[in-house]
Amino acid sequence: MPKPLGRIAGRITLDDVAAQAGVSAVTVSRVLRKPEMVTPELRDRVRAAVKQLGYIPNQLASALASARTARIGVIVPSLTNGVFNEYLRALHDVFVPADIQVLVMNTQYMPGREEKAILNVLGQFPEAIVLAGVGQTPLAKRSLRQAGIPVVQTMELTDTPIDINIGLSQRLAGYAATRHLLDLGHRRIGQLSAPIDSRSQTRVDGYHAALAEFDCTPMVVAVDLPSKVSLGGHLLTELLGRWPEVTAVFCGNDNLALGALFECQRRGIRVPDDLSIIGFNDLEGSDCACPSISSIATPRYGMARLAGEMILDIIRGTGKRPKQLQFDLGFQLIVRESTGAPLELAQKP
Amino acid sequence: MPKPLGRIAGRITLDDVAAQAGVSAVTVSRVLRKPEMVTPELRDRVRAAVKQLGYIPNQLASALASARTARIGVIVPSLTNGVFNEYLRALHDVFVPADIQVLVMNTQYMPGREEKAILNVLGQFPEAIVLAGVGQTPLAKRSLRQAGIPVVQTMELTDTPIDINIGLSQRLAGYAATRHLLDLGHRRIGQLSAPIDSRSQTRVDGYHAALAEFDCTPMVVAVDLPSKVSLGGHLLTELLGRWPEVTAVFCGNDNLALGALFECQRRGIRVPDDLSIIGFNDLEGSDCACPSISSIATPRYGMARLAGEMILDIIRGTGKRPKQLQFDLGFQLIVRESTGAPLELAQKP
DNA sequence: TGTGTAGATGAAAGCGCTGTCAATGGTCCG
DNA sequence: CGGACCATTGACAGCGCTTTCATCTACACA
Repeated sequence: MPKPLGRIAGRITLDDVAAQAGVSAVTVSRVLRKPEMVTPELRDRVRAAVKQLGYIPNQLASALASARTARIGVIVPSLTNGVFNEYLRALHDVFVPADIQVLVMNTQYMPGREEKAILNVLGQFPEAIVLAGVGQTPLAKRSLRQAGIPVVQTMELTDTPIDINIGLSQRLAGYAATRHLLDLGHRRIGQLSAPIDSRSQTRVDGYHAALAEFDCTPMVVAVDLPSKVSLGGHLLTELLGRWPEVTAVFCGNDNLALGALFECQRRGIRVPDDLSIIGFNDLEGSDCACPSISSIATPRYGMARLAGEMILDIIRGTGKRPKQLQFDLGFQLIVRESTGAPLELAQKP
Repeated sequence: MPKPLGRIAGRITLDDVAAQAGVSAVTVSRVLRKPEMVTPELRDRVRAAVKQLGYIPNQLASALASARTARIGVIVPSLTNGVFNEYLRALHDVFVPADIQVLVMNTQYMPGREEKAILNVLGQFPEAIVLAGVGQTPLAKRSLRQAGIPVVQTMELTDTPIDINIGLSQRLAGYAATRHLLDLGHRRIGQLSAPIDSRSQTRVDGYHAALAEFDCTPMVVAVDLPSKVSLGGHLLTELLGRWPEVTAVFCGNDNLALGALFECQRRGIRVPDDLSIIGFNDLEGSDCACPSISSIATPRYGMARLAGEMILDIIRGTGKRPKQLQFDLGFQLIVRESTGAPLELAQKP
């Protein structure tokens, strides 16, 4: 008995169900996809057979035959980062009800891995693809264009989008955070960041721009690691070691800010009296920390949601491309308890 | 010109590459999969053609033809929860180097969604499947058994595993956390939980068991929501409202513990002097909070890693099943600053 | 009673790839 | 110099499904 090629032993197929129900394979297929086309009686017979045999449709074959995979690809640099939780949730909120599967690839912030991930996802023929960031490799960009599917670059803005671009100005956001501290009267402002992605670096550029306007000296401590709470403490320690005179600090991410806050508590540094802290992204928990942490709220849910809805419109609708292809969703400064005027100013009157 | 069935317009296929390189399609396929079988000269020609045309292999077709999808399915209840970050990282660490794709489905703790997710993943014919928890529906279990692939249930233990079972006793872990507080001398111990999954509930069972041994009254506040930092504050508020006399609290997850800690800081409750707090899972950040948070460390990386390695052995190896199918990976009590003897005891001498 | 029509069903082809096996050509050795 | 043998390469069928199109039935109407 020859091994039947690529067949998986014992796997129930459409034909098996058809035989069991005494109908043709096409009919079974129709019962599963367009039941209204089939007589109720046959429909019931087929459904009974499906149930009895425990039939599970082979999506691979289905996708191959129909050229519709009912799947979109999403590539994110991290799952750990609180940012991408809401981002992915938004995409799920849009696509799951539409019976479209969301295929998530995680590059873990490893450079070079994004290209691999993009090519890989493309090989699964998603009907659209959503990317975080705009810094894809030339090969990746070319492949994405060639795929002829909607491509959405999110999280930041670019002058040369591949297709659709939904984001915010990370530079302006970094500027706004710093400017908030400057406006409170701070002049010795530190910056902690884990610039493992380009967006983080762009925010630091905004910080520099704001400081330059006030002739202040930048005091940056950066390390190429994924940002996490514990890192915030280490970076603050480093900052205080090099520039003990700082009165405020802008953290590239809220978990760094939280770590910095803990470090202050440990050292008896009062926040915001002795040191103001502002974070970035307004992650879960920043609002209920003690003191609550000022931050820049970024529209990550909104960005992903808009991306999802535009994609759905394109692949479900008449196929027409939307008129507007680029969207700046902005950001919002959230002032909480962790930022205040520097003590020297407050004490003056 | 008739629309060519399920063909995607303009998509480069193996045949296109073959034509371009002046060889047959099989040869191209071989260059991509087993280059050593092809003459260097042809190999180069094919590779040039691949590059020039920007060819991306259709994994769907490949999987269908070869009956090997090089993919494993993973179903988790949450991506937000810090627990599953490390869990997924472990799986990636094992499978990415082996060129096996990890297909992640997120049920978002929605009951009923797991069954759907399992059937869905099964329709993509993964070579193995990894599940969080042991409480699958009968239909799901039947389908999993019928699929004839390795199935690993993780995170908890069961007497009736589907196949492989790698976990820890959530009950014992909950017991250990509570017992730690009892051993310190606490007798009025509260419990905060978000028992949205059964494991959380099982931990609460352990809490009850420990209290019973010391004839203490349970004081439980629970709410069916995904646990997050802000929830910890709300639950603690509720607990203190109902039982102001508590001297210690066991939180079902570290983010609840963190939220509770913040709430204490806000209210001027000293931790651990006035209130001891122990969390669960030993998530990132618990070690550097101020005070640092005692917790139960669960081997989520280890569980997933072992699951991955066993799967790899089975599908890559001789196909033999391992001898041992169930593993209890235990847990570890991590004592930090947030737990101490109750004040009334400490003041005695 | 014959014909037209709509709806339901099935037969056949093909999606893009891989496994098998046959064909080809070159090499080695007697 | 001929035959055996090995390494390459290609032809072909088929993976499980969907699409298209032909067929068939039942019913309404003239």
